[in-house]
Amino acid sequence: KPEGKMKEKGKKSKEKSEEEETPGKTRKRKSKEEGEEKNNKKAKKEKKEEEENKWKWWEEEKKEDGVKWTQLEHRGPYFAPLYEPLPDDVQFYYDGKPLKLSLATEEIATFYAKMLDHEYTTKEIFQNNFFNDWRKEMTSKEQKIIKDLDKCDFREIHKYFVDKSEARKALSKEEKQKLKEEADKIQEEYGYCILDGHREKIGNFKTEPPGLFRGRGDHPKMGMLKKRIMPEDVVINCGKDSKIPEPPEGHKWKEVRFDNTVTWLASWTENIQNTLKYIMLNPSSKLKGEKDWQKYEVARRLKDVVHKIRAQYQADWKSKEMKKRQRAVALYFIDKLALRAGNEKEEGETADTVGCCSLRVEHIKLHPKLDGQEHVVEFDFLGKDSIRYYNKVSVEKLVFKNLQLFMKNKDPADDLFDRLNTSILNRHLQSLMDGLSAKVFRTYNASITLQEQLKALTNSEDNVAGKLLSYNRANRAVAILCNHQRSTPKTFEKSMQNLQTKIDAKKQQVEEAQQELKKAEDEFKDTKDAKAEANVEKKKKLLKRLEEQLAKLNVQATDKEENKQIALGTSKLNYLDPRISIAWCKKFGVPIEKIYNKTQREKFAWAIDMADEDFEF
DNA sequence: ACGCAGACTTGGAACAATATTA
DNA sequence: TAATATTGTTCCAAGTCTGCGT
Repeated sequence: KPEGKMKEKGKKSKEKSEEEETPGKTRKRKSKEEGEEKNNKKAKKEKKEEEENKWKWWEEEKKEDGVKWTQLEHRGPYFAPLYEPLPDDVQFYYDGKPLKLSLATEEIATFYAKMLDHEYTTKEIFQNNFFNDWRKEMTSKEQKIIKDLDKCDFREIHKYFVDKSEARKALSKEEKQKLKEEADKIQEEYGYCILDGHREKIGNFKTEPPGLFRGRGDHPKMGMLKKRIMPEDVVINCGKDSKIPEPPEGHKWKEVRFDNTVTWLASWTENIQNTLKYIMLNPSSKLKGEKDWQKYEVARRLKDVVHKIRAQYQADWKSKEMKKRQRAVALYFIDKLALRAGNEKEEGETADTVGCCSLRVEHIKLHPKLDGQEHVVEFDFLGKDSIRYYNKVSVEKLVFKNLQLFMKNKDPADDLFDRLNTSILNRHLQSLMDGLSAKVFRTYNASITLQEQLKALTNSEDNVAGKLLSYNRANRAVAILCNHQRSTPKTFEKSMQNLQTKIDAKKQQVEEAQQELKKAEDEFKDTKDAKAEANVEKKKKLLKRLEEQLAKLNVQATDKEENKQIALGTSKLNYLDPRISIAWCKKFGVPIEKIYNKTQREKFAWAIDMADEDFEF
């Protein structure tokens, strides 16, 4: 059944993409209105067609447990382009003298050269790791010469790449267009697969190019050489009766398997941490969407039992068993502060970061009294991606007493919860509710916070801009809860200033308009003639418009300032049940495009289709 | 219970495309 | 129209969590 259906659809979508090219080009040549009208009609038609084309997997029945697909066909990964040697006039210098490097050595040199003005290259660990790995790939002759990184001069190579990227930016429109077409062709060929009769977009269809590993935070492996992925490293996963992808000319796959209990299309082992990397589908795909939906359904089930769970962990604060007490306090942190679970990590292999269960004594300070509050716990640790978590929280007396107990006779570097780890915690959670694990609390608390904040902040009298500010504020509350931070944008100060200038100018305009209105009113009082009356109306309208514009600018400024160091994206994409947002949009007449861009709408297509304005998380 | 591999989600930064401003 | 700011996309690292073997 899927076969025939699929073919038809494939054809349709191809037609569509060809059509898309033309209207844009022809528009300029035609008279504006005529062209646009035609364009509009066509766009509408296309939209409708696309609608029909979309796979509404959420209306279908679910597969049996564990089986993820019955048909899977794809082209395999698209491999990173091979190394292109430097032109002869671009040289590497050792100890002030030019030195021609072997191809492999040169390639690795370019990795370092490209990063020259990055802070990474100033770090000793980075330099050492790089130099060690580089030397390993050198010929024995090179090894004898190149013994000191400080004597290596990559500046000419660096300049070559800077110039190259400048040149690429300066390319003419036509050349850029050509480049884009080539990229699109690759995307068309390798960027999609057929899954159960439907053409689905792949998330990452390219293998990662070789380069220098950039860990985050204080990573012991930063600067190490990330090797080129070859077909011989790659395991292909596809359907038994589908066409097996061809390896590149002269190469073989490491393995081809037909495992329909997993969702990946290809995998390889990465040489830095010796872990697997996968090629998987785009978030808009059924496989990802269904899982996402399910995630929110689990979180909604938690809503029904969370009161019971809270009551229980509070009771457990008094348990005779130390293990239970630790579990109860940790769970309290996870619930109240939205901390991550905190798996153990292998020491020396990664940056030293922690989550709840892996907190150490040195990460918290206890203050019996602080700033007028009692029982304050001061958290200060590096979490995922070495993002700092800093928070002062007033906690229940029992929690405070327990923490004192857990810390007694311990060194700063000792585990706070020495009788607990994530698997103990998760096993317990699983026993409380099917499918419950630590991360569900983050999802649940994020989503419920959004719903509550939207309820509290939205004013139906507001215009769309005002409502959007409320939305952003609700979103922000969640991002703060989850500690989603970003570095202040480089242009922040400047763009804030620009905005202020605009606001001042607008204020001026408003004042002027007020005066003019006054004048017009006075004139009308004197003359009482119709023309003057009309003029009053006109001035009133102008004033109103200007005031609205001013209000909008002020809203923008507030939003910007409040958002300075907060990253909203992650919560929006991963923690907030999209149905909450969609229901809100429908309820308050805010177009969905205002809160979700195209990619986001594709990811949340299931939610957009199924949520109505009364959806309750 | 424990360690480990595997599979999958979550995360900020870098880069590219687009919109806005000068 | 070029320069700049903003928004969207890609990249790939870094988490979580389950299941399996011992």
